[in-house]
Amino acid sequence: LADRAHTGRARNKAARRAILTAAADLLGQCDPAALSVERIAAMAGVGRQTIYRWWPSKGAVLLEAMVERAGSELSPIDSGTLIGDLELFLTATFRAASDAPTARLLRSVMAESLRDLHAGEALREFTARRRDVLREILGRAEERGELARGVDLDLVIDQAFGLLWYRTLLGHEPLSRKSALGLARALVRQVAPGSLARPGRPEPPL
Amino acid sequence: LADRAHTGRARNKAARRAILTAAADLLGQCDPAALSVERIAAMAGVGRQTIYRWWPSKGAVLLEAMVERAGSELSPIDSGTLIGDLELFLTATFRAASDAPTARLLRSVMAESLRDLHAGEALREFTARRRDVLREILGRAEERGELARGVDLDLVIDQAFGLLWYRTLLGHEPLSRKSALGLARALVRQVAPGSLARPGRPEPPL
Amino acid sequence: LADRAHTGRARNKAARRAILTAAADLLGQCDPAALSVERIAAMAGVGRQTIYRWWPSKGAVLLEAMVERAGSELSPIDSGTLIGDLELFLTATFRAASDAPTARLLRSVMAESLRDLHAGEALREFTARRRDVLREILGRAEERGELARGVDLDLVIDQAFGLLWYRTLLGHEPLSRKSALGLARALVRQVAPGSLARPGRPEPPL
Amino acid sequence: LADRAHTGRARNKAARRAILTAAADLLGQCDPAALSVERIAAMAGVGRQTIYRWWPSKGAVLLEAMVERAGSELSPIDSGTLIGDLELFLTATFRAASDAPTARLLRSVMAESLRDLHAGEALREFTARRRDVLREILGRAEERGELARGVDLDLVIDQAFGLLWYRTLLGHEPLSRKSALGLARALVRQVAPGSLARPGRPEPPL
DNA sequence: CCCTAAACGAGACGGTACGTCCGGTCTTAAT
DNA sequence: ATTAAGACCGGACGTACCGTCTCGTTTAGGG
Repeated sequence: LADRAHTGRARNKAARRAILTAAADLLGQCDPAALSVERIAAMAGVGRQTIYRWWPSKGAVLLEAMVERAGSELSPIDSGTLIGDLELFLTATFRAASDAPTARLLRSVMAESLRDLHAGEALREFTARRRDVLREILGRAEERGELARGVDLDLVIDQAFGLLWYRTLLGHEPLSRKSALGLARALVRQVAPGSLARPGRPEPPL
Repeated sequence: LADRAHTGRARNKAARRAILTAAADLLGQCDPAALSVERIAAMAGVGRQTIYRWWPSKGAVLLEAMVERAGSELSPIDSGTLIGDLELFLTATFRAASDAPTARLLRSVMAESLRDLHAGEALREFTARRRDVLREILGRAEERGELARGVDLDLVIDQAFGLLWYRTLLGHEPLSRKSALGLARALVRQVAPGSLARPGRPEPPL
Repeated sequence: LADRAHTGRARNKAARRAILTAAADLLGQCDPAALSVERIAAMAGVGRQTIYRWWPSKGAVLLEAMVERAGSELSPIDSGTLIGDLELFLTATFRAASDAPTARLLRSVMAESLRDLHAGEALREFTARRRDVLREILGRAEERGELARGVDLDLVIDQAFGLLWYRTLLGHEPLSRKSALGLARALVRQVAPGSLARPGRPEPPL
Repeated sequence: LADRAHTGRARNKAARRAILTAAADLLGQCDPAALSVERIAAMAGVGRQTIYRWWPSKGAVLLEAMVERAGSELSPIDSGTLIGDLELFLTATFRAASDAPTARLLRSVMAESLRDLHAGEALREFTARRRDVLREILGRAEERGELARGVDLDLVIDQAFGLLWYRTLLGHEPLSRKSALGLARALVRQVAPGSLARPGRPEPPL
């Protein structure tokens, strides 16, 4: 390839990729205040206007970068039992979020979304999809009859993700594997207390 | 003699008050991006240097303002039962956090603490003290023998505050009274399942 | 290929003009301490950064403004005699410098050039060109054989401009037309004493 | 009224001395922009208010410091001839002004006097006294009958000091001994052309 | 010999301007 | 028509001084 003095029309996709990659890389770096459009553009080898042409604001770029990076880990989970699904999902999610660059990324993204409406909307959308995954897991348990009646599933879901974000944002406590397993069991106690008779294994619904 | 304890003009307490009040007022207003030191100084009728003289960064001012404002609502809770204490604490906390200006304040403070190390430290300190309140409630329940064994109290506590912050930061779901009560019950199910036999009333320990 | 001559938006000439005009206007106003970059930018309707982009310091702007304003009055002088040239040049120069806004401008420019290296260099350059005008006048007299031998022309020139600046900066004495004529005659007495036999008319060299 | 001549602590002469010394030292140092009251006070080991109590502005302090430092060199000159007096006075004056710290001091003082009214007035007063010295020299020559008629002495005096300041402020040419002697002779040519028949020695008035 | 008012070192105060950085928009030449 | 480069306006940043205003201490007279 090589040279390409500097300009040209047909760059579109490469530029888009470069921008998102640069944004994600910078998001994963330490300082959330050093996140300027200029820096992203420079790292991507792109004009600043090219960013503003496609995204409404800085936050929107960052969110899209984050979504792309985090969106890949969506592997369907179905162990056949609620506790199994929860353990799988939560340990995987906690492990991902406790990776240092990813944690920085999450913090930066939240910081951005609190300042920028576009980013806020995008983060809301992103988190909604994550909650859907958990809701589906709980839905399958319900179909199997595992769930007690009258459980507020939204409350359960927000406890899980709330704990994840709370610890990530504040950093007072790590997102350990142990806490993921503990959380899984705690949630089951709330929604399907009977299924924990033999811990780790669901009781047959009988 | 050793030394003069102090020389020079004393710190102006009125200025300090004016700064914190102005900071809290601006925190409660809508736009978290309009939170500039210049604006705080102007609203407080104070030179900008007077702020930088006493606080290491903008975030430190905001956090101190928030702590002052939020710190007053600490009323001791002791209903005699775990579920009662939790219901009291959580409904009060949720109600406070769902007040629109306070919610904006919390979001602004979190945004600031994600960018500024001083603010981060201060928010960590602030939230730690809030967790202590909840931990004390749980501790009293333990002394009464209400708690099941081997419960990870930190996990429980972080579920509660996590949910609070998660909903406040994202705004996808309100912090209703109903959810506070639901959360209280959910937490009790995790730590003291037996005590919910007759809902809202603890069973006699016997 | 070598290189692209230039990329990006071209420099806005209107902004440059507005900045220099604003600077010159402010220079001509009373207070030399009220000369801030902020004020210049505001009066020019320009961002502050646009000034810093093109000039290394405030003084450099002011000097360029002064040079532009003062540079226009360069009309060639050649009356055929030394005394005639000097009278023309000095009366014109003194008259210009005794104009109140111009005098303020000169004082401000000197003040700036004493604080700012860039401005100092520019003022040095500016004054050198003014001295050249006088030197040329004297040079023509020399070609005509009017000058006595062994005269230190630099000394003569600096007496003239020295007097001009000295009175302008201190303001103890006005730059009157009478003093311009007196100075012209005094200088001729130094360098070509014979040519004043009949005042105002050079004697034939013979 | 005249009641109570004075009460309270007397003015500290040591502080006054320290302030003027510090000011003069800083004036003689390179950077004229680094001349802050804070720095003077710190170097003098004095509170800032002690300066403002006794002088109306920074410039007034600097000027007084300069006057004190420069005022000592006033030794009466009387060689008996105009050219002799001028040579003595101008070589001494030029030598003093070409000393690097003194030249910096003069530049700083002029810079200050262009910004500060008090300093301006003080510098005007200072220079007036220096002109008086030269005027006295010329006055004695007049009494001896050396001077031609109709000479504008103010013009002559301002040529001399003008040249001194012009070269000091711009720095394009040094104040050499040679130029002092040349200037002495040039001035004599203006005011007493006959007295230079035998250079360096006045002709007997006959 | 004490009293008292002023001067002192220190330093906080409300301001103003500095020079830098970034956000989001507009313009240019090149392809 | 889109790109990379980059100038543009606006506005906040954190710093440096300005000149004023307390602080608590020190000290030179007058009583």
